[in-house]
Amino acid sequence: MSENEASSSSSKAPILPTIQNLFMGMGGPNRVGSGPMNLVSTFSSDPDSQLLAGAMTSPAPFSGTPQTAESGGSRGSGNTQSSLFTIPPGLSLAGLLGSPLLFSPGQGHFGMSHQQALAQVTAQAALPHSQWHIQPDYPSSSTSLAPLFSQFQSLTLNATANPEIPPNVMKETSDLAVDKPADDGYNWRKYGQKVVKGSEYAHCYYKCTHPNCPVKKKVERSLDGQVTEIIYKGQHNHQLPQPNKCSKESGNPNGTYRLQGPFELNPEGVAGTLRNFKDNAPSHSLKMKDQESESSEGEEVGDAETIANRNDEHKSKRRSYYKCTSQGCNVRKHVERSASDPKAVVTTYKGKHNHDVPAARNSSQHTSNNSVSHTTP
DNA sequence: AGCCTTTGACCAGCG
DNA sequence: TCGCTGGTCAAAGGC
Ligand SMILES: [Zn+2]
Repeated sequence: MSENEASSSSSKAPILPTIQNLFMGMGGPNRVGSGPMNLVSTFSSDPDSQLLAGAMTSPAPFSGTPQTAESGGSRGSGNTQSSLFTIPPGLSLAGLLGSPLLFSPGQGHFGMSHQQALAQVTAQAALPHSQWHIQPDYPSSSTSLAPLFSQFQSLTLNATANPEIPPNVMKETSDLAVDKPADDGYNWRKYGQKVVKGSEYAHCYYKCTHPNCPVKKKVERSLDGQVTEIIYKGQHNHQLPQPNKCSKESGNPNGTYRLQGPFELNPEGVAGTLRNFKDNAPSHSLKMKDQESESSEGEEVGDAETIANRNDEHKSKRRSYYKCTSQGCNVRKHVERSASDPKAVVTTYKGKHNHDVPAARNSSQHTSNNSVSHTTP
């Protein structure tokens, strides 16, 4: 009696932009480009969902010009899009962390940090096929950002480019706790583990604990327990678990995401993600209200590029500037809609953070190494 | 008490 | 049909 909820929903799907499952196949946020590396983020998106595209094009650190490729490598689905980015040599993906980008999931609007975006980034090599990499269309009431978060959380921080591994085959690695692969804001219950042939380490299977939520994820690890790949299946049919009310351990009671365990998350990454995460949460402290988030590391300087933008806002042209609020740091970020592709949002960073992520913002932080990116026009 | 993980068994797809 | 493999179930035990 296997549930094939995933494929089941191929009914008439609502026209909501939905992130499709994805998996990350890169080295993690700290993966430093050892040369051009194509990263592909896949989304299932409705033709009209320009927002998704925006999310895809956010990684400013990617040396400027992310290319947007229509229905990229991922198979099936005409509504899957991919964006290709190139990580220049020496540039750490960590630079992506913390920058929010726009993302609109069906109903609400979520802010999406670079980590999240990053999470969507998938090495092309990973795109192939997998029954886990299924079509989207679920009657999604909300976009599933979980994958992103999970992904992110499973990122390792000490990952550095491994020259021996071709960028494209590089897989995500992680230092996460062995049993709790990624805390993505959703609650997961492990329902199985299996040693798969060809894999040194068992694959772990998790289900979202939310009632009636069909989402599952498969976590693959290497021998040393590092996560090598996480594959999501399905989409959450609910919002992120309410962080308030001391949700289960994986929730974030006070807005702080659980980062226990041997996580070694990059301060910037973590902070950014967590914060944005929080902002994403439908309700709760911080500024859930309208999610006028200051981004993970900066706050708006220009007009209101609130993460909770309205759709129509997205459609319109906007220029928005952000400035890092950290004293002495004058990193600025400019977010604008791509002229060439109205569905894209181009984020440009100027300057380099001279500090770690504010302690208050990440529960547990470590030292930052790969700091922010800098892509100056 | 409730939820979670563990783990062996079971099931389905495939060659 | 059989065996292999990957995915899931569900009882048992832990926290
Ligand atoms: Zn769910």
